[in-house]
Amino acid sequence: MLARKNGSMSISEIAKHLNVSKSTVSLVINGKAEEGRISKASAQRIRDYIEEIGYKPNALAKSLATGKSRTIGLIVENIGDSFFGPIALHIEEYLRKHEYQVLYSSTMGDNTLAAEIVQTMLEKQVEGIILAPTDAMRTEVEHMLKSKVPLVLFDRKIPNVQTNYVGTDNYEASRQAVEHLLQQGYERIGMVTIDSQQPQMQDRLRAYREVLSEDGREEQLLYVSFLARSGDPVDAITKWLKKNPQIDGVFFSTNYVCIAGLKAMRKLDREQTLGVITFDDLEVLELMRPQISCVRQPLEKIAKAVVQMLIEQLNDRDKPFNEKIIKSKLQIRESSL
Amino acid sequence: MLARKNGSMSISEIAKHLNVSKSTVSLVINGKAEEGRISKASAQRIRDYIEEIGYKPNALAKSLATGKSRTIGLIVENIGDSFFGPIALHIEEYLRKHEYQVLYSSTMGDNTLAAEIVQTMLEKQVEGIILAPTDAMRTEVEHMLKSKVPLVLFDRKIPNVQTNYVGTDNYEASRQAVEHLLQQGYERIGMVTIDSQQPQMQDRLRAYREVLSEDGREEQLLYVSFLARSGDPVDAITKWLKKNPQIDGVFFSTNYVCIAGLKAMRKLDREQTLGVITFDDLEVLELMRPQISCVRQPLEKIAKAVVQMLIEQLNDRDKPFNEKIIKSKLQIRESSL
DNA sequence: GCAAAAAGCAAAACCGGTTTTGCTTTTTGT
DNA sequence: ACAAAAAGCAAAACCGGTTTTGCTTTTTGC
Repeated sequence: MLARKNGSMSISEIAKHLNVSKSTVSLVINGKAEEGRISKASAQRIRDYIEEIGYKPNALAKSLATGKSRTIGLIVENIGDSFFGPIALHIEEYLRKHEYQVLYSSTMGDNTLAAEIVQTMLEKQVEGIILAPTDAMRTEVEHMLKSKVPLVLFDRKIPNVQTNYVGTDNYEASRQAVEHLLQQGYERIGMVTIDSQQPQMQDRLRAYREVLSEDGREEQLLYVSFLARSGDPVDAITKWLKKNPQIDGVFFSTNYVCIAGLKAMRKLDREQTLGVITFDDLEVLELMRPQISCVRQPLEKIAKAVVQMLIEQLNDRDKPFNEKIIKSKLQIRESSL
Repeated sequence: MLARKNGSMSISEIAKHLNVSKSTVSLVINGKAEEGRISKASAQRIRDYIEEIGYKPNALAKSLATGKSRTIGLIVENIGDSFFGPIALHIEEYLRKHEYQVLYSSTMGDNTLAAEIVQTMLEKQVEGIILAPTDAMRTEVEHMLKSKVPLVLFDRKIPNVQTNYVGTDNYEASRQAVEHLLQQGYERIGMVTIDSQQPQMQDRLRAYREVLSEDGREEQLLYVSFLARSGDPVDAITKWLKKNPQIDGVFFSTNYVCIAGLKAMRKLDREQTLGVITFDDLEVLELMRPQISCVRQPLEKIAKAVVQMLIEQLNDRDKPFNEKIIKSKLQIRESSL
């Protein structure tokens, strides 16, 4: 009775030890003793022995046989991020209720890497993929759609590709954000965003532009490097604020841009004089003086919707694609003097 | 030539199509055509066909056959946390260099859940586990040690159990932190920590106590609920600060306690009058006025050490256990007036 | 009391790979 | 020209499970 590397025995070894066949053991283990017409006595004997040796099934073998890996792939931009981290936590928690585990990866915005990750996950037979795509993943996504891999995109989608998708009302929420700044009396509002084609960023940008143009105001835009390789965004924003002293309010397009912006403002000692609003909530916003308002995405709701949509697709591969927009809330904090 | 669910073909199907045997195809795929003595011609024909149909191996079958899953389990307290999130990111990046993917889970401090997670990961045949244990995982850890699963603990260890471990110099760094507050002229320093037996927290606490006692000072301690279920830590800290108005400086034991503390201070309008230092760095610390100093753990170095230790163990199962302490740095920021 | 039905299980086929073995055929050496 | 060696590959065994099939033996019905 040789033990395997992991210390446990295989079903065949158990069978041999008890002088029964593999199938009998397997049926008992899976609670199919009844329908397999295994006698109470044999079943109990097998159960006892399994208990005694602490048998642990090899999930790889099981998955290979059943075609179910009980694993979902989660691909985000950066698991260490204050948006994706909590989302990942909640996705994991909801998936656990359905007895799935999560194989995760961060793309850091790298398209080549993202494609590789998808590839490896599919080879590992994940049953579905949850993906915040980088901006050039059309091919991979289309490929997955064609092979009917259950897939849910979130946060951003692929333009002109029909998929399951969960996101927020980027355009509307951003409009409200910019309008709020205007209502607060700020006159010359700038926006800092990233130099990426991600559609959700484009929507936020468009909202800013349209609000300003409808009000007959001039826009003042700064793009900072998304991949954070070329140059320091704090520097870039600092220079921009210096060069445009007329700006009295700023709309940041996302969490890490906002952090960079706040650092720049601190360097220039302008925390009190600039009106700020940002997409995505951050702990720091509540702690600043003055506090900073934001567009707050309901992370848990998003995670819940993502998982629900994936589970539905898993239950019915031919279910038509679904899009769910979870509204963000304008979190208004103490107005800056 | 029936396609499988995932759209790809199996090796047997390829073999059948080309009138060769499975083994031949397998050898060619794995670049073992030479040593398998497959003729150039056959090899090329197989390669061409594989290319043509875009063959994708089933990693489950491969892992079952080879005993290598190329997957590592990562178990942390909370992937959405500002400590564990970035650590997870870096761990993932380093593991990728060794062609491993990560199966992750957050325990949220729940021992039962943590044990289940370990169990499932082992069944899925992860090749190793990286674990920030909850405070009652002795059994699971000992079990893994006995069955020689490559294992690295980090952030906290299990008292009196010899394992691989990567952590920081909690005691020394905390001493420096408290001493720094004293040097800054704060007289009555309190500490807020969590009601958990985690050894790293105990070390931080002990450091605080010893520094104060050596200086003949009285300690002022507040334990907030770790599981964040019973009551709001912000309230608890607020009350504590009110009840102990003599406190002029506070040492927070970890990131989320600090956030709660800062919120309490803000409520009481005491950001200017309390000296604060905390374990773990946070974006917000740099942005506050006054800025807040902290003990900064080198997250990337920790991640690197963790992965390196795991890889070493994977390469030699009988390697003696190793402990690596990565020193934290006291990040001193602009002193509060 | 005897055929048909049900019980109880062993055996085999399968999932999709890897690796070892061993059978032809061709090449080499003398 | 003939044996030994090498080339080229098919076949089989294996990894650890699940599930279907089918062979005994016992039970039931009449």
